[in-house]
Amino acid sequence: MLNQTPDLPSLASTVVDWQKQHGRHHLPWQGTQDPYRIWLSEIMLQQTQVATVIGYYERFLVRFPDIGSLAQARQEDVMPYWAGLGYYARARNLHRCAQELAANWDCHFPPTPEQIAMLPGIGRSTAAAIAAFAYGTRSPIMDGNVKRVFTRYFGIYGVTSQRAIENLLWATAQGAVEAAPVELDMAAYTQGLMDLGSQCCVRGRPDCARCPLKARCYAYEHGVQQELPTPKPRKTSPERECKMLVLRSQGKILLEQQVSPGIWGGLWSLPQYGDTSEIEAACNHLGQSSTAARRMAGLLHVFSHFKLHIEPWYLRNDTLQVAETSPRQSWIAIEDLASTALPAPIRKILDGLFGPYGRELPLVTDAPADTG
DNA sequence: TACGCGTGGAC
DNA sequence: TGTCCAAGCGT
Repeated sequence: MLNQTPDLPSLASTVVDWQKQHGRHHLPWQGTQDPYRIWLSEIMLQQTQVATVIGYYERFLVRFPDIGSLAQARQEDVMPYWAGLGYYARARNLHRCAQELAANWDCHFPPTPEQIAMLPGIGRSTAAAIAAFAYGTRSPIMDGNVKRVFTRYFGIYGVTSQRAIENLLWATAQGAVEAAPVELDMAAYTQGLMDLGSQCCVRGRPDCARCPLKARCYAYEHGVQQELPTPKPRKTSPERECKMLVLRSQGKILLEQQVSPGIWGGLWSLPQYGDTSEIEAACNHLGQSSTAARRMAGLLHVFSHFKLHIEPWYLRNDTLQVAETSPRQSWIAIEDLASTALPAPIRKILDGLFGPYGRELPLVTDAPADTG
């Protein structure tokens, strides 16, 4: 917890005030305290976006208007109303849960979040949401929205799916509720956190200007919104591939200065293309048939966060006019390559062609495999 | 504890 | 066009 100045007592009230003014109020499952409708919406909304859920929610309610009607149905009558929504264990658990409620609770929900969380398909967060919306219970939720808001506001680093971070987030959420005034509108607070997370404190480009918490938000103060929540480490780094063209004319090579920020920013690299047709287009632009270009041995370059498969092509034509074809391009004499700022794999390609002393060496052709 | 579960949206 | 991920839970 890095935030030195979180205003815990006013946090919840700030969220409630914002929710009442700027939050969502017209979603189909709002404006009711019916635990059945709240429950159904919470289950459908697990890992599923609001826009997707709305239609399913309304069709489901027409067919199964209450716990009793759902409990009496056969599972094969329920599943068609879930088809296309995904995560079908949710529907099976929903049906089982309705039958448990009918059998043990007279078609009502238990009174406490702890008891609600014992029902099939309902975990700690969903139970807290049902209790907050239906009963006003002061029990915090912890979904993707709240994780985003809290990791940023409090400056909580670490992968949120890990136990220690998860525990810290729950404790923080509990602390925020306990510090709130007794008259706190718990339904508005719970909804407000989710509205903040989905409308304002979004992952890609958070709209901090509109955020009621920015005055004491750690991520806003330190400009680290993009670093929080801490992203899960990739198992396998992504792989990309590209073609590069070694264009030689009159003892010079066409190089391209890379932009900063960016990969190899400020260094000189070879003109780069997504696929062979782009190389052909570039050759044609120079009035040169691409059939004269020869493919060289490919190589693999490993960055910290991805792997790049490079397929170099070599084209020599000493009749080409020695004029740059775009502002960032420049013809560099082969004997000057040694003193040019080249990324490692580019130097390897050029050294393979011309040697470290600028001598042209035999080409390796038709060798598509990576040579490292 | 980490992973599987489904589909569609965003970039 | 691919990759990530969204109102999580169960195992």
